Amino acid sequence: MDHKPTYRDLIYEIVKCIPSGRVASYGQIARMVRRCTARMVGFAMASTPENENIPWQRVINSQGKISPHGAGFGSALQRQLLEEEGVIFNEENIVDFDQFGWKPLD
DNA sequence: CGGCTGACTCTGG
DNA sequence: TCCAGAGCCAGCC
Repeated sequence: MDHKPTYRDLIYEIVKCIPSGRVASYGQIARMVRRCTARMVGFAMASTPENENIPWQRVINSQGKISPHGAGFGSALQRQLLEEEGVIFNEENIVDFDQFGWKPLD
């Protein structure tokens, strides 16, 4: 916490604001933080400390799908966690943003 | 101090 | 409609 908060920390704060059962896209987060791009959001998610309670699972790509981050099973876990929260995936493994898309006003 | 990398997004063909 | 390439910026080596 600290004296030198990086953009990653700002992204974490926003991600932690996402309520359960809701999802947001990388671009959505990136646009909330100035000077931040979608890639940085993904990189920040990759560095999410397990100590913190960051719902990184609620962050997906603009297509409403989960991106394969390395091994692959990680995305499977992410999808399971979202389903536990009530998020529904269709046959294409896509989440309907119109239903589960998070909005700052929500 | 310089260069490479990354869980993305957008536009063109 | 699907595939491919370029852009973006902070963090790390």
